Amino acid sequence: MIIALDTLRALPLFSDLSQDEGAILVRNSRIVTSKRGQYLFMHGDKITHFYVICRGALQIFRETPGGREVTNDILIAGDSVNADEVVARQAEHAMNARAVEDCSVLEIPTAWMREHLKDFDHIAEKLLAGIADRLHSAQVDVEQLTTMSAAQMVACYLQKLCVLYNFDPHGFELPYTKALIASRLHMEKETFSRTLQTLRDQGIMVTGAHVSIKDMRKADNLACAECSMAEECGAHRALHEKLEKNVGHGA
Amino acid sequence: MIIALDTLRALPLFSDLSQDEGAILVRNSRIVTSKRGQYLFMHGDKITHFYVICRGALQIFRETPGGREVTNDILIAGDSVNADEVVARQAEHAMNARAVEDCSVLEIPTAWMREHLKDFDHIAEKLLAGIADRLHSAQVDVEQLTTMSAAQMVACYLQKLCVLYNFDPHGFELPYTKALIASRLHMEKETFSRTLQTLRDQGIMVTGAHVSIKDMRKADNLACAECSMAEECGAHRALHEKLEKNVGHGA
DNA sequence: CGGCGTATTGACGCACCTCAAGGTAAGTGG
DNA sequence: CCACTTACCTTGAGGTGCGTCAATACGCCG
Repeated sequence: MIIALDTLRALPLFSDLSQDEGAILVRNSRIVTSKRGQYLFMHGDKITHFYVICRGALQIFRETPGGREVTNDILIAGDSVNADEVVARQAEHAMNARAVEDCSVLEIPTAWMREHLKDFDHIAEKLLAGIADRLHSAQVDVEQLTTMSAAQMVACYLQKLCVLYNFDPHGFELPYTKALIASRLHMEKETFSRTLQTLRDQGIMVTGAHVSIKDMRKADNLACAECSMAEECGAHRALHEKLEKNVGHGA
Repeated sequence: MIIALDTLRALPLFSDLSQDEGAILVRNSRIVTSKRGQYLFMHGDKITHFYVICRGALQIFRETPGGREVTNDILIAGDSVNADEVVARQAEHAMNARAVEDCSVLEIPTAWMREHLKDFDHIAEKLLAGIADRLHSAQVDVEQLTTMSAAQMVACYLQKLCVLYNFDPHGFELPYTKALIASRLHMEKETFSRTLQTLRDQGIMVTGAHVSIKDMRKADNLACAECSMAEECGAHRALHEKLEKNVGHGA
């Protein structure tokens, strides 16, 4: 598939590409599509390309010997998929990447990336900041796993969704199946389901895929009570900023 | 404190520094020492320097609102401390760094690092590979937390220690207090203590700080049973390679 | 209608946390 | 050299949050 320069520029990673740089990149990359359920790559595959999601969502996960799926992350349009593998010079993918929904993915040969990263100074910086960011997220994940209850993690995640997708906390639809979200939160779907019920008392109503958070303050207290990374994880703060802006507009 | 060029070169990060580069770096860095228990920096402090440990060990941790310490990692000589914060251009430290034992730490102003990273091509690469590596470790942590029992995590950690410190699995001393190790494994010290008892049946004997792993195969099966990252986490494989080499020498 | 993917609900057990009380070892001062 | 302190570790009893297994319900499409 031929790539338009605009398609590239729409990706945060490449947003400030010059005309010339863009032309070079267009020549060295292409767009692939994956149907829902299809694998972009699997654990153990040779690493041949660097990927950036243009449309859709990818589940990044591993499979334990016991057959259990451990979801590492759910990546969406604009996210780079395996930047870490490119800079770490790994030979094989450590994870599986499966399309949660139909996807378009930009693919760039890793060899080319490694060769030319230094020519695109600003790109390299963004890529690295992205990796550092993901490291940070992983650390947050660990902390939350060890200190927060299922209810707190769910509340926290729902708020994060609002920020990520620019949802209105007072009413929005879950963007993935509950099973996937549960997996992303490292809990069983039964636990997730039960947790949603208990959250009703806290003003977080979930019926089907529809979520509405009645009392932001209550939800916040719940989510933040044990979350030392409230500031950096940023979900709550970002959400509040957004809400305050809305109030401002409304008044 | 004045730094010898050799001191720099002893650090993996700077091992292939040229004479000139070394001289430049010496002029722009210094060595600080921290006594056991002292903080190198705390959560919320302004980020002023990039640090590399020359001697000793640092506990990297956060404190939850509830007062619980969550240990992110224990870094030792040769490790860079906050490479991610340098490339992510954060303003404040997200973690606490406290000396587990008396430490010597190389400190380089972040401004200088950011300015000159691109002049030291190979250094930048190592730094980034280090970050990618740590991302990987964090992901392993998450996976192990969600899939492995306390016994498995402890067994796995003991093996990792052998690789990291080049210990002989058949007999070595724990390099940190049990409380610290428990914290690193995200479990309570009581749980850790009890787990060590149960591991005796599996041929992993721990009395005081002394560890001896009688039956490597048994320990392995235990640790790897649910560890999908056996290859990459590398503890077991690296350990086996080491043991096989020893056997080879012995014969 | 039947079948499939997805979600809910119930009953049950266990691994780990929590609180509380020793116990051991090393260091300090008389 | 012994009493005392302090830091570190172990052991016990009890509670619980979440995983597990199994059955049922819901929504969607052919």
